[in-house]
Amino acid sequence: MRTSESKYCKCLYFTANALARKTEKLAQQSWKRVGLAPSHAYLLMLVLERPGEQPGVLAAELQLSPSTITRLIEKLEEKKLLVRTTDGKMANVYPTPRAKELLPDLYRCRDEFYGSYCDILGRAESARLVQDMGAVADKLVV
Amino acid sequence: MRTSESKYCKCLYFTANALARKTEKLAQQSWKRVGLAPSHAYLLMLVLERPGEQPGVLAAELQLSPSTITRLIEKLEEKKLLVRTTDGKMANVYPTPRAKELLPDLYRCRDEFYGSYCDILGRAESARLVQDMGAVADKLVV
DNA sequence: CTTAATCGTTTGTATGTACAAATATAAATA
DNA sequence: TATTTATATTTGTACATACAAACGATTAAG
Repeated sequence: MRTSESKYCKCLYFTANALARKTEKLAQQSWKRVGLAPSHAYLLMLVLERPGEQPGVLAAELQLSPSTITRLIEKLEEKKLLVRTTDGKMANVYPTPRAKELLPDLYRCRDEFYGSYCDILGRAESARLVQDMGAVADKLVV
Repeated sequence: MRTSESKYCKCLYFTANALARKTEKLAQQSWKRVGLAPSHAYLLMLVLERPGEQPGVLAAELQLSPSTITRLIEKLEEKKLLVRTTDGKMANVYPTPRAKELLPDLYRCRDEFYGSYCDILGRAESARLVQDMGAVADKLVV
């Protein structure tokens, strides 16, 4: 169903959520090839780029809550892609060799995802929208 | 944390999700007063406006999957705000008297929510963004 | 008619996410 | 140094949502 068919398309609540769900689905398709959900893949790429970072820092970077990061790390540990070391109250997260091997594939998926929405929306158009949404999200701090 | 502090703010996946989460939170605050989650409240208002509608129709209108609508209805039945009648393979959803009494409060919450984001973003600005996002969501059908 | 395809709904299970409370540790203060 | 306070992380629980399969009833085909 097209968004515009609904009376509720005028409401930020509906529109923001609907767009997020569709984006999520598009991203899931791009990352299906490496068997990872988008959020897992982005966390993994971040850890590969900055090995040893703390969960709290990862949470801030990905704009997710610390508890969500804990949950994502758990899953990636199960898949032998990440390990955690604990030192005092701090934890550090490192990629495994298996994760390092996966990195080129991860980048390919990311490029494919960027490409897929740029193909649909146009490169400039999507950059503009992303910027607008980001600005609004900043203002909307609750 | 501001969205723009993150490297990932350039990605549609992150931005769309972050905006949706912040919008969700803002909406939750507005509807806290009636003790309903935003999605429950919107479904309830829809059923109050169109009593007897079928779950599938409600799903299409709210851009949610039929199974999600089933789950929302269950919760609202627990709260004695909705009832379902089954006729063959079809079901019909009706508001209870209790729900009808709640309607003015629901509208107040909705107005408060609209007001809260219009205050932050400006009325014209938010209308424009909502329209842009809706258009993109339409194009992004997966 | 009787069997097969179809349609609307619900159920089982899973993903993504967060809040509040619990833990554990480190820092600050008395 | 002992005690309070603050900080980082994890755990329990819950919300929001969807997919795939099951179910039940209708419609279509043979």
